[in-house]
Amino acid sequence: MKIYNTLTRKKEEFVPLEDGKVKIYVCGPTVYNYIHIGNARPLCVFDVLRRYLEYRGFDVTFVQNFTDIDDKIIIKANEEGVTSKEIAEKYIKEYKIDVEGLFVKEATIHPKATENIGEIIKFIKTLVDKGCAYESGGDVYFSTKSFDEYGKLSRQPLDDLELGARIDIDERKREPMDFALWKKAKEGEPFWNSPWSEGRPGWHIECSAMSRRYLGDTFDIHAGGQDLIFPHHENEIAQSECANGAPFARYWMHNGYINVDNIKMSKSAGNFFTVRDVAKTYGYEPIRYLMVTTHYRMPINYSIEVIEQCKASLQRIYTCRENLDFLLTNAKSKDEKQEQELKTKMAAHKDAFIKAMDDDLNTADGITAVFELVSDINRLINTDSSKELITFCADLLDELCAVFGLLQNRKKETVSDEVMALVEKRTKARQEKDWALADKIRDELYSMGVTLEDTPQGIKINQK
RNA sequence: GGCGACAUAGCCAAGCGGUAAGGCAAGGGUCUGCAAAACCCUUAUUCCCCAGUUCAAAUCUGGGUGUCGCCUCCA
Repeated sequence: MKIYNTLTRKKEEFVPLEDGKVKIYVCGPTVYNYIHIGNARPLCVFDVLRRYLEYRGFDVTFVQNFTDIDDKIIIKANEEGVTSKEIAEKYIKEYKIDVEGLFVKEATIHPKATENIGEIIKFIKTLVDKGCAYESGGDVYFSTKSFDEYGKLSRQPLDDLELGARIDIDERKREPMDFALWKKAKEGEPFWNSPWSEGRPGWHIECSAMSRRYLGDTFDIHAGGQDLIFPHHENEIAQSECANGAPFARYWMHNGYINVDNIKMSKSAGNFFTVRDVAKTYGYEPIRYLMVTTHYRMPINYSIEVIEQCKASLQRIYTCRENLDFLLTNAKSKDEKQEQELKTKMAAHKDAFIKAMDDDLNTADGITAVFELVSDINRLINTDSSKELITFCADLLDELCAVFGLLQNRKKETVSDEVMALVEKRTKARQEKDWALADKIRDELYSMGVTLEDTPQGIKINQK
């Protein structure tokens, strides 16, 4: 498999540190609000990465943190007159609802910053001892000048950064580009004891400390949004490589943004759609589909039209899958010889799928393979097919869709007696060629959310 | 000022030197009592523009144009 590595700006063959095992760290949310669909992109994309690696037989350890102490959380807590902890807990809960709706697998480990304060302090101590960080008025700052390779991920030369910097001149810092590892608490802010002051950790240090704790000094993949490249990921590299004296993440993957009217979606710009709201109208799955339909490094321009298209596209896959189930109930049980040929044809789509996904997770081509499989199924499968062939197709479709986390919402509802009675009444009317009555019953069922299809194999009942 | 991304049909979107995938939408047809679903056919002589390299360019090179992003919290 090839992965585009932001560190080298090239597609590289992915070789894990330890054979058959992959260690991944993805920056998680700061929990002070509902997530928007821009936040959902890395969640979905790197969940697909994880599922694909697992599909290819890797044992994946997936760590994603919660930033549950931060200026924004404190501000929100003050606004609402509750504690930071209450805000964090509330939005972790809401986050989990959305993530579950999106069928994102739960992380192997989901550490919280506030549960790793000791680890973080230990980490900062090491940096201070090594001369990479300094205390100043109760705060602790990382000295960017102490790390020669600072800027290697974002390819930003330090001097040029300072030239155009819009950062505040802070007298507590030696250099403008230095960043806080530990912040002394102001009046009324939550704090933990440390050798420097009563305070709280800075944002960047959390990820360095937690990734080391759960994945070690060096691990395979570190992922997140492109906006984290600088300064967040750059700072993580500086902290971790200074403290550990070992390379940090080996592959860096960054997803593109989701835009609205071509402008980046963000909470500060106010042009965002929450996952919750979009899901309310369209369901969660079209959001997930949207992420998969475009290559993860490309920008996506979100609009109502686009999400509606996603929903319609998804329906094609669902219909195919439901038709397979329906056909199964009418299938012949014997296997035809020519079916082996069909199976080979179907399986070729799996090869195309793997080829696409191996190429830096080309999900757009991957989903094309799924659609081509759907087309072949629609064309070749009918009531003369054997149970075995139909099952083979259904399993293959399920298998590929599962990597995307799609086709996970298939309902197995039973048809109510009321509906059944109406269907039977309509069948009788049709036998008597009383089309007016038959259509009236069909309309009635439609208003109940039930659509009927008269197929050569019998009546297919679809319930909404 | 520094660094970077993107531009392909009505919409979305692949393509990475060999003559434009796939999905949505639209139109026509087959099937159907009518539908639905499905299938078949149609919809970019051309990939922002201009040069260049090549037998061959959407793809490579150079130069433009437009849009966006990072350098401040941000996925």
